[in-house]
Amino acid sequence: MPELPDVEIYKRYLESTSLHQEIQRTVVRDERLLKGTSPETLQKRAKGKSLNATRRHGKYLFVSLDPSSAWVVFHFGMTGDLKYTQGHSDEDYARVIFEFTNGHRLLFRDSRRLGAVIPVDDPESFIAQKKLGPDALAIEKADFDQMLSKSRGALKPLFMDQSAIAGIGNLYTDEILFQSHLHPGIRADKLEAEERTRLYENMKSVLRTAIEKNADPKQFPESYLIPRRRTKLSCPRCGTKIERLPFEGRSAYFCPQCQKNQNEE
DNA sequence: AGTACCACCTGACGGC
DNA sequence: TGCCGTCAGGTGGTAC
Repeated sequence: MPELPDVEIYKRYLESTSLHQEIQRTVVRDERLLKGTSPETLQKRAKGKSLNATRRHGKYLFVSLDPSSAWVVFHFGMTGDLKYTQGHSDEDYARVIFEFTNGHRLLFRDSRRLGAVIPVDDPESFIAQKKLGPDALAIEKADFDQMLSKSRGALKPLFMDQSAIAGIGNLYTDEILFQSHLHPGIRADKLEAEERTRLYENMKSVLRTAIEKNADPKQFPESYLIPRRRTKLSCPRCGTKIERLPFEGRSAYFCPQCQKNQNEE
């Protein structure tokens, strides 16, 4: 769910359902998701306003509250999503709710409660405060090259570092490296120009393709790793068994045949 | 700077 | 059936 493509899908969902409707009130069922801000602050900023402009940076979704200069930012953690409903259906795990005067409601649902809904002054200062890097779909080639050449670490943790590049997580890092035929443990600053170009282009095309396919792995191309991203399953390209390699408490899944580690030997 | 681990949370799954 | 460990797409903090 909540890496860049998923968040982009949520953004479009919110745009197609929840804009330009007067907010009657907000309901906070779990204050922990407000990250230190108060339910009263959210209520005060949202009541009588409507959701208007949206903006995504990496895995964060910003929505403006008009008429005012305030925004609210959504982060989806591991299990967050949005649901626009009428009545009281689909309420499981609804943690923060925007109720509109037309009787509809926008639910922020999150079973694991690792997400966040935070009133903020503006996206720019939030992005700066979180030290987020450039958005993965917006970053230009020269900045991408510089990011790689500055890093003495492995590709896998670098792509997951939101201060280096924002929006890519565990799942899509693996897909991008697989499509690029690059091992997750290769040192970023050791890539050749041709490999950097391949990586950049695959990053963009994987993210765009995922968005086009509604971030739904069942609709991904046959050549994609994500639908078979488990040990005991095999590489869609060569049939070799997929392997798992731990990085800082997370798992990289990759094909040992298609993604050789050039650092070694 | 890079890496390793824990914490925050809940749910699904496999083995016994 | 229950219990237990492990794993899961997130970030943040600490320690080396």
